Amino acid sequence: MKIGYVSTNITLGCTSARTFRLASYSPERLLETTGNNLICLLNTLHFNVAHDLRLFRISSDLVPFASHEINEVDWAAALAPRFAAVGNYARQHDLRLPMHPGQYTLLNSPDEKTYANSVRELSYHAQLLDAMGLDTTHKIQIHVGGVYGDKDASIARFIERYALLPEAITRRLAIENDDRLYSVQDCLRIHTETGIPIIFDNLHHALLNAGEPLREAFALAAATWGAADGVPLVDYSSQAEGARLGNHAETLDEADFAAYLETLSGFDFDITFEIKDKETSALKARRVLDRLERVTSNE
DNA sequence: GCCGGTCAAGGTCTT
DNA sequence: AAGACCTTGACCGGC
Repeated sequence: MKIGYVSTNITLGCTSARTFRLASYSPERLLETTGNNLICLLNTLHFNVAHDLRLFRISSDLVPFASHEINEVDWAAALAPRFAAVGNYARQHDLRLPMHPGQYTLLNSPDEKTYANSVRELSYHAQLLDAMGLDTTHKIQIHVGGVYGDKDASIARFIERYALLPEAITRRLAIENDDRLYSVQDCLRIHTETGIPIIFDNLHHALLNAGEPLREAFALAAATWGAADGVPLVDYSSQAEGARLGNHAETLDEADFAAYLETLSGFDFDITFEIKDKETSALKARRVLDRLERVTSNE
């Protein structure tokens, strides 16, 4: 079981997601910023290995404006050795590095321009992971998209468009249940037609489900992962106390997490913590896991 | 230096 | 019809 966090290590004081305004774009600026982001990314991975955090979600801003039409720089070629260095380090230390394109990536949008932009964005993510020489267990996770007034049609459109994607994308693509539109059951309908693996998000499931208990919903999602996909990925977050439903908590509640692990006992999976204090919560989770392991080994 | 407005992109829901 | 929210900082101009 690998655990990790998203995008940025707060302790280190660098970010691998540094970007700039579109108005400031120049080829040189893009390569300089990306080069610095790669240095920070490697530093972050060093920190993670030192703390036994073997999963890390790379920010989509690692290469700013990579899929924007303004960009004509072949960043993967220009910085090839530096991408390879990150990938080599990841392989040496058995790290898993998924990515998660943002809210504007909508494969099933009825708008052709939005759809085309989404494919460009996915191509960028695939190219980035390819430049690192990482295998297909390193996923690109997206949400299904919008409903556009007709969920059946929108699911059908997702499936049609998935079939048109290049293999460089499909071999890495995974979908995640969301909190308002597409439940685990909805994702399963897409999986059945496409074979795409499903990333289980516990908080989203709590907000949108078909009445299945956590363990059952997780098991359904976990069964969608094939040999080439690796161990199932899950996103873990907890509800902020008293805040609007769906708001992420500031830090990991260790008791809640321990209960979650208990509920899913017997399964193997890798966990990304989507919690505001980033590595602090991942380290707390590490301690929870280490305690449980000690208990188990003493039995 | 620090503050606050702003920044590529969409969709859904609330008021 | 307009604004909030999702998520999410980080840039950048103005002081």
